[in-house]
Amino acid sequence: MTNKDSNTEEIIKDAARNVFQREGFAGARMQEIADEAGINKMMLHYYFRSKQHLFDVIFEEDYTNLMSPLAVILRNPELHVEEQVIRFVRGYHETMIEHPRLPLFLIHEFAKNPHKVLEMTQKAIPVSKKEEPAHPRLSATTFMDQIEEGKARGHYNKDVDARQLAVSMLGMCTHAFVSRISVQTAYEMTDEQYMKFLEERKEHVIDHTFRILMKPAYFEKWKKKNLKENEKTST
Amino acid sequence: MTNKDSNTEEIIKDAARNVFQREGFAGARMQEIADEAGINKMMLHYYFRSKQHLFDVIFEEDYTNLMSPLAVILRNPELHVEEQVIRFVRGYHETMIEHPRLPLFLIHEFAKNPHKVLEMTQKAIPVSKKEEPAHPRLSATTFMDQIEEGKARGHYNKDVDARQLAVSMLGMCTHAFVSRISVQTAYEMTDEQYMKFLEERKEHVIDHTFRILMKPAYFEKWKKKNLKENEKTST
DNA sequence: TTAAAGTTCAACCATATGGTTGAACCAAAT
DNA sequence: ATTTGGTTCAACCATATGGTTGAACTTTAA
Repeated sequence: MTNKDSNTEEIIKDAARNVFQREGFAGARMQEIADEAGINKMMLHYYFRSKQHLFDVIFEEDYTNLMSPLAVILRNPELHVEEQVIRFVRGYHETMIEHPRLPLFLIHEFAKNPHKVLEMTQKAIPVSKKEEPAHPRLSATTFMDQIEEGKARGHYNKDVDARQLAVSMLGMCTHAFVSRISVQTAYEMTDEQYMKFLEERKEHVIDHTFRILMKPAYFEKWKKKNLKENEKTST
Repeated sequence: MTNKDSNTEEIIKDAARNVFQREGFAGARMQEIADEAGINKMMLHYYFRSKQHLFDVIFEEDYTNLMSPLAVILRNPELHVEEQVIRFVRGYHETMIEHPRLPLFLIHEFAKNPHKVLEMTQKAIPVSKKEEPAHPRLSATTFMDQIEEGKARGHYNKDVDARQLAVSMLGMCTHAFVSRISVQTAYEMTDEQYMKFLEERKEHVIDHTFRILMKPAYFEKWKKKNLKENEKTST
């Protein structure tokens, strides 16, 4: 066991992650991964049988470690929608600032191989024992339900559609990462400026989501009440 | 000129468009395109020299015909922001409902090859003679400027950031297409239901954008004033 | 009618690429 | 010191893939 301690396996995974995220599965070359890892190509097969298997391991790992915790937030019945939104959006941005290529990578591979990925993501999402979903689910019935409740209470806009709102929120989160180059180019930003933009964006997206969701009066009231607490909660 | 009339060239482009949009450049196979076009692989090279060239032709064509007109809306100084938003969002949805894979395709290839694509898109965007941009631009200085003006007039939310808003609007538009499978699966929708969802989404995104942008009072006033007209303008 | 030009194809080529082989290397156990 | 078993590599293999050849076919024009 020469190198179990100085883990080649992890070195390979890191290199593969980079290459796959940059090039996509089809565009990635085993040789490129080996080069990036600074090892012989054969090692890739020694540790991970095939390109497909290596990809699967990484995809599942990324999904499980990074996306699935975010999905869980939106299914947590302990949390109020408002808290769900705050945690999700902040969590999303914090995670993706660390892994900026992940959103496009996941979306692209998902689109190319829905069946396989769906299957994989089922394993990743912990399902609380009580709820036994008849069909595979990616997100958020709780989220939906609570919004209806808030509408009934008169806090939220009556004409807001929970599903449309959820897609809007997701879209606001993903776009700044997925279309980074277009945006950064259009605004003529440096990398540092773009990082700052993303950092700030977190709170903007929360604000945007709430403006869509809440009645103006309730939003103002909510802001006053939560301003200090949220300062603490953040960072 | 056997077939200049029964245009092989167009048949190839259609097939190539499908395959490229489905598989991406790296994942696309020339043989697959030939099969989908029902012709010999050699024809692809006869009409379009190489894979790369065929790809470029299609990418540029799609960008020029479909995306660029939308970008132009946001740079049109004749139009008020509100009108820009309405036309852009409606236009975007109408175009992408016809070409649902286009957003992800463009974004993905853009991300993989920024330099080349940027260069290409420069040609596609007609620049009015007056403005001579020192740097390449994808979008919308007019849009930005007008929002500042609306804030000054007290119609728009003072704390709205024009760039953040623009990214949010774009994100709300793209996400329903880019992440179609996730969304459709999560909501357990049939294809028909999803089409209906997209059709409805158009107006929701406009509504969401305006809720972010406008002060509530102005939004209400605006809605009353524009309700009938917009009914006409739409469809 | 015939020659020139444009179009189509089956077969072929060179290279790139995922994957394998067999030997060398190294660390620990005997 | 020697064996054992995991680890690493250079060279190799089979196939897939982008691209080409040369001949056949079809249309146009003289």
